[in-house]
Amino acid sequence: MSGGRRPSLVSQVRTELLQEIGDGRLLAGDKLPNEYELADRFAVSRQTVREAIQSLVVSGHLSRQRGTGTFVTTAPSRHALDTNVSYTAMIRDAGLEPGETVLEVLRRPASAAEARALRLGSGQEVVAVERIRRGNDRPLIYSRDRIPADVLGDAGQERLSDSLYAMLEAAGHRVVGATARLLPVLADRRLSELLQVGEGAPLLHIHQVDRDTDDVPVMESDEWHVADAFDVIVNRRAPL
Amino acid sequence: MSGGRRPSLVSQVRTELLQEIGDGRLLAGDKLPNEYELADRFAVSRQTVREAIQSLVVSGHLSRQRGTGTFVTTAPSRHALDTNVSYTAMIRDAGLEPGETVLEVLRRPASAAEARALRLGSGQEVVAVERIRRGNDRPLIYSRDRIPADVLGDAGQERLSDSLYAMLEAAGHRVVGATARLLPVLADRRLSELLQVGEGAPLLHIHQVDRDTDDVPVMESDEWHVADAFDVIVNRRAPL
DNA sequence: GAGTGGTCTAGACCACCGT
DNA sequence: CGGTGGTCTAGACCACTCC
Repeated sequence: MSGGRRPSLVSQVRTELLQEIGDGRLLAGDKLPNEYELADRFAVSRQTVREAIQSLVVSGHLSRQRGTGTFVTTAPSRHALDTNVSYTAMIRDAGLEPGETVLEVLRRPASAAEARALRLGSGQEVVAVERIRRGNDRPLIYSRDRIPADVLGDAGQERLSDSLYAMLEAAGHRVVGATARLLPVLADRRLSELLQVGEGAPLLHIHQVDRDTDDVPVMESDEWHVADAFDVIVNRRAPL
Repeated sequence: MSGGRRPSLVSQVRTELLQEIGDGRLLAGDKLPNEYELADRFAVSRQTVREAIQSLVVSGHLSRQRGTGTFVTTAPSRHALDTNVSYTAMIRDAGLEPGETVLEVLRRPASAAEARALRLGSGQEVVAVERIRRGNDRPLIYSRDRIPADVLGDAGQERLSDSLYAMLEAAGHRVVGATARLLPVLADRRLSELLQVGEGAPLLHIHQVDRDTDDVPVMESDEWHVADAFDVIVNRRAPL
């Protein structure tokens, strides 16, 4: 009756190891017990331990060396661009107090470019949101987001106090991935006023399309970041 | 006697599925046979099929929906910043002919900042390389790379005709990951001359540290990219 | 309820690293 | 050589989606 599903064993082992890394029981460079011992300790199969470790390797917390052991890596960037789709979270992780000013919320027919990016038929509508995101009250990002009206459903014209990602998730479209194109640009008059920087100041323009669990595009965004607002970090890896 | 190790079954299944996606036997949106059928077809266990599929989900080629099936996604960006550590490859993938001009190769003691980033002791030396990377003969990137002399070993003062990544791999330090910090900047006089753009033109500055399989930092780089040189794409994903 | 992917096990053998 | 991670299997049961 009471909801609450049991987390998987893999996830339990992962969480426990993550805690040991987080609270200093395991330090960077430390060697983990071997997989058989860990399986014993957690009373699970070796396969289960391996999956937990694998997920921590992917997220950059551990590295494995065949024939040698598993080791704790130097902590990866938690607020990296590649592993986080929410700027609110990134601003907070950077140690700043996130805030925002909504400039405009508008429901209108999609442009040709939007229809292409969001795979919409002609005449379909989008909800367009224009915002200034702030960190410690300083303007950091000017953003224009467009979400198909169909995707939001009933939640269409509600308040935007929560993040757009929360709204999308509530509408049954959890965002799990996005493709971003990054481009350095100069602030024109309008951007310089919105972001309170000089005209010609360097900005980072990011054009992004977010996708949900079904790989359906659910939001298109254009953002302009103030240069030194917060570090934009990308974790890179060699192709498989 | 003849070397050639057999690729793992997982990798064989992965490769076969990738080919079917690549040559159009499987198109975006298509549903794959279920895991039991695939296991049958490839004469492997379901677990093996699952691992192959999992790796294609991570690389963005497939998406799984519990209770429904596994589907081919729209092709992910193959020359994305997050899944490729070589710019030569990225320039080539962007459809341009890569070229380079080496401005300087120098062996010198590491600076304090370099020693910190590369975890070097005092007095240790680095090999510093300054280059202009080109696409179709047009300057795209000005880069300064520093590699600890110890890491290169004998290959230290060889020619640089191959990529630095190839040199590192030959020296037993295959680069498998990197952390990059991106920052929009304006071209100063020197950069404008090197990259043949106007002074004050927007550039993307990337500071990067590459790591090998043992999570050891093996190269520190600073790069300045011409704004519209080629698209800088980042695939983003929600945290685990 | 039928079909699908998600989790988990116990056991086996292989490949690589260091001594 | 012993210890480690890497691969693979056969089978079981669970949870979700859709009809």
